Amino acid sequence: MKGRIVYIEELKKHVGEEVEIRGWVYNKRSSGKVRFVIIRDGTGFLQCVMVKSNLADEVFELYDELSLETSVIVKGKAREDRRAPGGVELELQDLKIMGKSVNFPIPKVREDNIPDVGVLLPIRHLWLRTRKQWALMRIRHTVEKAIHDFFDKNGFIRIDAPILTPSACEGTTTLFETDYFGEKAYLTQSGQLYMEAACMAHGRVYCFGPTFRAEKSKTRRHLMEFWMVEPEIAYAELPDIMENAERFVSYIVERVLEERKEELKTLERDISKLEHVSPPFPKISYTEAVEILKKKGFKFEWGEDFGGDEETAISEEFDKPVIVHRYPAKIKAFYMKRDPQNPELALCMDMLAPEGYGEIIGGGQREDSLEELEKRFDEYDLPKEAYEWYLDLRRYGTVPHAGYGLGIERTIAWISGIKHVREAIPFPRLLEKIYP
RNA sequence: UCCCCGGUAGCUCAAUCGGUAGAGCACCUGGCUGUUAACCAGGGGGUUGGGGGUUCGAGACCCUCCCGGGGAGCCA
Repeated sequence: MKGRIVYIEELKKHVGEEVEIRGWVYNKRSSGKVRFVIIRDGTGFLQCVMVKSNLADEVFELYDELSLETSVIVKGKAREDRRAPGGVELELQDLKIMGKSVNFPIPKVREDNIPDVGVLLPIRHLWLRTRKQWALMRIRHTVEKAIHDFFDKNGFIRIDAPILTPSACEGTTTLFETDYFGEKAYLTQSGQLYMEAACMAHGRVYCFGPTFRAEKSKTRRHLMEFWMVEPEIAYAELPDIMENAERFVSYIVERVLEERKEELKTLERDISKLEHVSPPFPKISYTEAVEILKKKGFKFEWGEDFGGDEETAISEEFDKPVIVHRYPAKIKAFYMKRDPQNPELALCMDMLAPEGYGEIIGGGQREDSLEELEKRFDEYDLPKEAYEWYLDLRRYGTVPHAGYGLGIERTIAWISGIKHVREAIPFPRLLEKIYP
C-alpha cells in the first residue's frame, strides 16, 4: 500500500490527499453497497466509506470480517463531508486486516447497555480502548503535564521521593510492608518529610509519584495505590500555600478546559461548573465549617473530623473549591505547626472539591521548632530514633515552611465529572483486587 | 470488621398475588448505494450464583453459604 502514513488528528491537513491510517475497528454500519467503518487510531475516530462500485470485490467483502477491535491498515482519499462525524472522512481504496478480534468482550456502548464494573474491571486492559476511558486518560495526561508546567513556571525543582521507606510518615494509616534485606520496609504513603528536607536545599520543591495506603477502604474516593503531587516551600507560611494551592488548582482546570474540550464533551461533563474556577477560592476556618454543618442540621461536635457527608455538605455551599483551615490539632498529624493565636488549632488546610468529590488537597505549615517537635513525638508516641534525620532539619538552620499534597485521581475525577476514582487511573489497585 | 443494595441469555434489564422465563443490545442468516447508538425481516442462545427448606407448584417466600457493588471507620 502507498500513501502517506498519518494520524487521524492531523487528517484535516491532508484533505484531498491519499493517506494511510493504522488503527482498530471501532464500529461499522452498512447500507448494502455503501458501507461505513469507524476506525480509531488513538488520536481520534474516523469514518471510512466503502463503496462497492469503487472497490475490488475482495476488498469490499473484507467488511464482513471487520468485527469490533480488529486491527486494520486502511488507505484512501481524505475528503471533507458534512455527513461524516468530525467533518472529514476517508474514501476507502484499500484495507488490510492485521489482527482479528473475535467476540470483543465489551459491547458497543449504548447508554442503556454499559456493562457493570464487575465485568469491566477484570478487562481493564481492553476497557481502556473505549471512548470514555480514552478521553479520561487524555485528560489525566494534561492534568499531569499542567502540574509540572505550573511548578516549573513558578521556580520549583522536582525532587523524587523514595518509594521504599523505613517508617511511616504520619504514623496513622496502615502501610504495605515489604522485606528489605531482612529489615521491615514500607511503601511510601507520602513524600512530604523528604520534601521538607529538599526545600531546605532548593527553596521550592515538589515531588510527583505513587503513594500507597493499605486501608480497607472501599469507596468511590479510594484507591490502594494513587498518585500525589506534593510541593513544599521554605520560608512559606499557611496563607502562602493557601494562595499557591488556589492558583495551582485553577491552572490545572484552565489547561484541561483549553486542551481537552472534546474529551470533556465525550464524558458529558457540564463545563460551566469548571469555567469560573479561578482565584480567590472561599476560605473558611474549621470552626466556621462546623457552624455551617450545625445550621444544616448535622449532629456534629467541634473537635471531630469531617466524614464524606460532612465534606459534601460544606462544599455544597460554594461553587468552587473551598479551603478549610485551622483544624483542631488533635485530629491532625504530629508535624503540623500549632496556631500561636490558639494552640488547640493546627496551621493546616484542606481543599474540598465541589459536587461532593471530597478532599483533593491536604497540607499546612510544619512545626519548625526542635523543642516543640520533640514534645510532639512523645505526645503521638512515635519512635524518635527513626526520625533523627527529620529533627536535624530543625537543628541546622530551621525556618518556617509549608506545603501540601494534591491527589491526582480525585482531581481528575472531579474535573471529568466521573463517579469513581478508579476510572481516573489506568490500572487501579483496589481493595483485594490487583488484576490485571 | 460492620451496615445497606444486588446476583435471571455474552452485556443491560423485565417477569403483577407464588402459576408455561421475556425484551433491547451483541452474535448468526437475508435485505438495503450515505449510514450516524443505522434500519427492516428471521434465527440460535437459560441448571434464574450454590446448597437446603416451605408449597400441588419457587426466579420470587424462609435458612445458609458464595460472589459483586458502595457506604461507615481511615484518608488524597
